[in-house]
Amino acid sequence: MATIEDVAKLAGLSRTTVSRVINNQPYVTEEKKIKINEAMKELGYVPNSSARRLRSQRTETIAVLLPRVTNPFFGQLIESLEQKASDYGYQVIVCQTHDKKYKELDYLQLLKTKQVDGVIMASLTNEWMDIEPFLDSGPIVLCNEYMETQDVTMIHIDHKQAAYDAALHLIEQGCRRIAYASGGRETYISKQRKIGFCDALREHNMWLSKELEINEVLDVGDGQTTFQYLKVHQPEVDGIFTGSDEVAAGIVYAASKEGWRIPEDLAVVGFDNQMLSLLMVPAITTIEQPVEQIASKTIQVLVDQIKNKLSAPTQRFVYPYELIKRKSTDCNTVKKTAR
Amino acid sequence: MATIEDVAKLAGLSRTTVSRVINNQPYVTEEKKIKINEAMKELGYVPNSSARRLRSQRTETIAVLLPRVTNPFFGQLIESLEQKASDYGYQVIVCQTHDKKYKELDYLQLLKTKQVDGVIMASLTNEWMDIEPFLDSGPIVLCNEYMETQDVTMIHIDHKQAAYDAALHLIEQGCRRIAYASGGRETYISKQRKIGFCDALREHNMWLSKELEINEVLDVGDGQTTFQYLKVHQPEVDGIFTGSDEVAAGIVYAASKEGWRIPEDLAVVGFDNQMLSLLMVPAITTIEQPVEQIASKTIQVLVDQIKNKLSAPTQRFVYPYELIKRKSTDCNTVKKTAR
DNA sequence: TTGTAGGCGTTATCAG
DNA sequence: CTGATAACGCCTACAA
Repeated sequence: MATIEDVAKLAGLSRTTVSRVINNQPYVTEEKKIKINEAMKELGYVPNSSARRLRSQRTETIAVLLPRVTNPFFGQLIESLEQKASDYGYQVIVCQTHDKKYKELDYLQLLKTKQVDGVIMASLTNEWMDIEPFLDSGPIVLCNEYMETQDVTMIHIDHKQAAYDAALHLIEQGCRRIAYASGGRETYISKQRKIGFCDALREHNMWLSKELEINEVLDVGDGQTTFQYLKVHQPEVDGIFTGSDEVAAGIVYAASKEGWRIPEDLAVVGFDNQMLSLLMVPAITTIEQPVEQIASKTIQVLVDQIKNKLSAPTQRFVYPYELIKRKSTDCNTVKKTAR
Repeated sequence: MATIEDVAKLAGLSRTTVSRVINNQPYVTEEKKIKINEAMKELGYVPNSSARRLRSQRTETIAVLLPRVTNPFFGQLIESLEQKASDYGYQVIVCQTHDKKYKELDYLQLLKTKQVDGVIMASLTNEWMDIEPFLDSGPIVLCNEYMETQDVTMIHIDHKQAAYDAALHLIEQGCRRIAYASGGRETYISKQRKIGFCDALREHNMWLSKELEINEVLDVGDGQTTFQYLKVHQPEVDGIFTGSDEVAAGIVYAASKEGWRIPEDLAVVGFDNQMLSLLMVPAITTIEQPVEQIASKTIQVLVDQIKNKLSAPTQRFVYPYELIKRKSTDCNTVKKTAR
């Protein structure tokens, strides 16, 4: 492995000058610059990044914490984050927490040990008081997740209002016994959704009964299980709001298999507007998040915080979402005809 | 930021001794060990990873090159890779090439600049002669992709045979004009699939006509477009093999919308056995790859190569796949009744 | 069992 | 414009 020293020797110049050329600094004769470039090429020299990191105290790397990449929403998110980061010259380390508190904290160590310049948290299962200390080691930005605190910049949509809209839509479609299936994590975001959902119900003299609230529902399989539960224990259910399109798809799949009609017998709303929600038969009503914009802003903010070490004022960026109405809630027909 | 020096001072000992404690090395009195641990805690000391990297010449990081995370197959792959790598104490950097040769080469620089200890290529669009030089900088393993060369370890299924099986299945179902939709990249793997596909046809006195071969078909949208093309220009088509479940789903979606019956009017085969293929109506016949096993072996091999710097003999690991037959090719009924 | 000292490859400072 | 020289923080012979 050729080092800067080797290049210097070969070019008959000093390390300093070589370094200047590498970093495009001024004050180097064109002539010597050429000589150095030749030497570098001849030796196949590439600067050693570990040494650079040590010297410059920067890693040009960002950690992205998220539950799992296989959830298409996070897949989309990391695709955009990586791309945007790459544009800024940053690399991205994937950190799957699988909703485990200890994994989340383990990965935050990357910040402490200076393996990354900043962290994006799209997974947030710990209490804020356990996260906060890490702010001393470098910038953290919340993406999609959010909370009450003012200590950190957050980029997200208004999940409470989104859930409210979805619930309202189900009510307007004639649903009267609406179930609520949420992801497992007791995060702020899922609490917000539940509040919005319940608000809409309350305004129409309804409420979410314990039996219609199902937790820890994360993927297609869980959706199928959820339907089986409802079918057996809550056959009167006529609508359901879910935390993700995968869950919604699982429900639609299982329900159809059992001869229930969607939406006549059961109206279903998903979340995230994944391709899947469009492809299902019937297509699933869902909430669209502007993933790319969110990702873009997240990187922009984080990179900015990394560069301007002065703790900039934290901000909150709330992006608009859209309720996309599809067949799975299109109840023009009479609800609940003989099943 | 506290350094090892600070800890040493506070504990009244030398850097060496502190280093020994950090790295769990023997020859330290229990008493001093305790003292040092206390000092570390008091200072909130964590070893600086850049310095460690420089000193040890290891980064404990692996780069994974793949086309895009949003393709669910690669999503699954990276989920498993990251998890497995994490078990071995390695981090994973995501590198999306978007099938661009230059991006692939850019990311390979990570190996040269010692930012990673090894590279997993699940994307391979460059010629091997352009990749090979990078082997001097560190180990590379091909995952899912493969070629003729013997210079590198490869982990994959037999794509040629898989495509053969799929084609044969379509033929057995009575298809006589079978289209072939492949991903865009002119990779070895897609060439293999095409060979297998054509072999099956030839053995039954058929062949792939230019008009039935569609390239650059990558996602659901492309699948829809493909169907539109076939409908207009090749209405006699009665079966299609696709390179991915997303494409297959797009075709099924578009075809159903246009009133074509699947599989009676058009039998469809996907690839990868993503959840999507099961959820579609009708469910899509597909090829299942043992992603987790592939990922697991890939990490194992790469880590092994990283540790045993001696160039171990390269190997080829071929895993079994499975043709999963579903409704989209279940042509027991007469083919091509009035459309 | 503990400490000393040198160097991993770069870059920043300062003097020429 | 160019070049010594000193860090960055850690590990590891080697010596004690």
